[in-house]
Amino acid sequence: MFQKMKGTYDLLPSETGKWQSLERTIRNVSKLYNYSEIRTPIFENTELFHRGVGEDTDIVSKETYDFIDRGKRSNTLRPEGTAGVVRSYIENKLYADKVPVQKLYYIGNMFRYERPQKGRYRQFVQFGAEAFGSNNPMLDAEIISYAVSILKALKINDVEVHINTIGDEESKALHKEALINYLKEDIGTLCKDCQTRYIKNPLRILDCKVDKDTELLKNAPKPVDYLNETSKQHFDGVVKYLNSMGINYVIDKNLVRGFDYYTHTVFEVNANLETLGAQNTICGGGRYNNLVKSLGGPDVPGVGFSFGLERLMFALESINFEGDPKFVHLYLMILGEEQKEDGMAILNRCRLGGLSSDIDFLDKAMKGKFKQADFLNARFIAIYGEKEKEEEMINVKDQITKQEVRINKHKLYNHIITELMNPAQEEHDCDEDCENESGTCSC
RNA sequence: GCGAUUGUGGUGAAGUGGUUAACACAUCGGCUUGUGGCGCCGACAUUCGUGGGUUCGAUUCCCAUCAGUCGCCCCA
Repeated sequence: MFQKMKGTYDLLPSETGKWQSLERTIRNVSKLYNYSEIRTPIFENTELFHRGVGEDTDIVSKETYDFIDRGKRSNTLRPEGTAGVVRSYIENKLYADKVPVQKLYYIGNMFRYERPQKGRYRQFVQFGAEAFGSNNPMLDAEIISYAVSILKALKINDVEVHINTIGDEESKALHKEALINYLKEDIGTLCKDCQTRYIKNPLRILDCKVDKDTELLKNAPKPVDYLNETSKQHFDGVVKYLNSMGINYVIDKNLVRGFDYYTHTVFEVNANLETLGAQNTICGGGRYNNLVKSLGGPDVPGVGFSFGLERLMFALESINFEGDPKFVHLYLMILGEEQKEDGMAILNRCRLGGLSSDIDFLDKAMKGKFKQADFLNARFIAIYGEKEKEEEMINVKDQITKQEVRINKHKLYNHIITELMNPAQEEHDCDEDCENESGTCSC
């Protein structure tokens, strides 16, 4: 028997409703911020990610899915969304569009060859947004606000927004040099990973979880101390606009991000939910002013974020988020072979009229049919047998009121539509304290 | 890449070096061949992730492997 590949998962019908609901919320909020969807290929030229994300990042150096195609081209399954969107932005010359600030979002599968864990899969779904064409800190603030609004719309309230700035290229270089000098003597006292980072990506030492409490790191040079005037003003602007929008955040001077392309603002959103385990960062993003240029485009700034949707789903689970309820409007029960043709006609009529309808295909007995109707959460059950056929009638049972009526079979569709538009009072067990004051209750 | 832990029916799970692998829920059938959800009766794992080894004999012990889970790393 085959089984799914490690780190992948099947999204079964019982779960897809939740995902559809999640995606709909994302699209709705995106509309509010006026971001438009972009869909780019799931695989790109390998080189794009090496140049875009960074040669030395773990994601590119040891986590990509690479393959050579029959034309000897080197392809890579995208490990993140930004590089592909930037490539498309450049290739399609969106920078020359009538709308100078392009605001885009995507929802799609990403692939990373990692050790799977809860909220971490090899094929996973990211929702991300990118805004190109403005270096205005208003746009950084908008992006953060956008991310926060997504969570708000999903009613995930227990979140923390961490922000920081690492400055522009000049500031980044200054800080990096200072950091290297500062650590030169004592690098041996830090953890093994930090010693590797010292060579490959010194910045990351700042958010080391092992050594974070040591005096050495507490006093280490922070990016914020090496900002030039431009960088400082930019960050002040971001903070100012976040404040004006009433967005809560914490400035975390040690926050840095994994990808090389970030400049200025970086941020993360963490959710404090047990269901997430160690994977509690549900959103990460920041500004990347040099990425478009370094990938061969014009000198256009950008800023963006991305969410891990599996992690969002876990977060939603802990707040008992229910997706779209599953139901059918009508379950049709046909009794007797002779009635099936009429039955199929009735069924189709209802479907074409917009009623979600189903029927028994296994010739089950009444008991079985009722069970199926329950499983499918049918709102109405219609019964059509020999007697009904003779009289051109059909029985309709309202599954909420349990009332059954016998009507002309051609009126079934209209009957159900009418009933749906005038919902019957739901039956309930009443006692003396019944709060139903409308008098429609028969208790 | 590293460490820990788990793997028995559709589901949740007992269990033992030896042939009836508990129990519960679900499902199916019957009582009830046109009105169900209750009740009673009955059915439902030639098999214990996979492969190999030890053994007269392994689901049970050992090794390997695959997969899940948790942590580290990294990240969303």
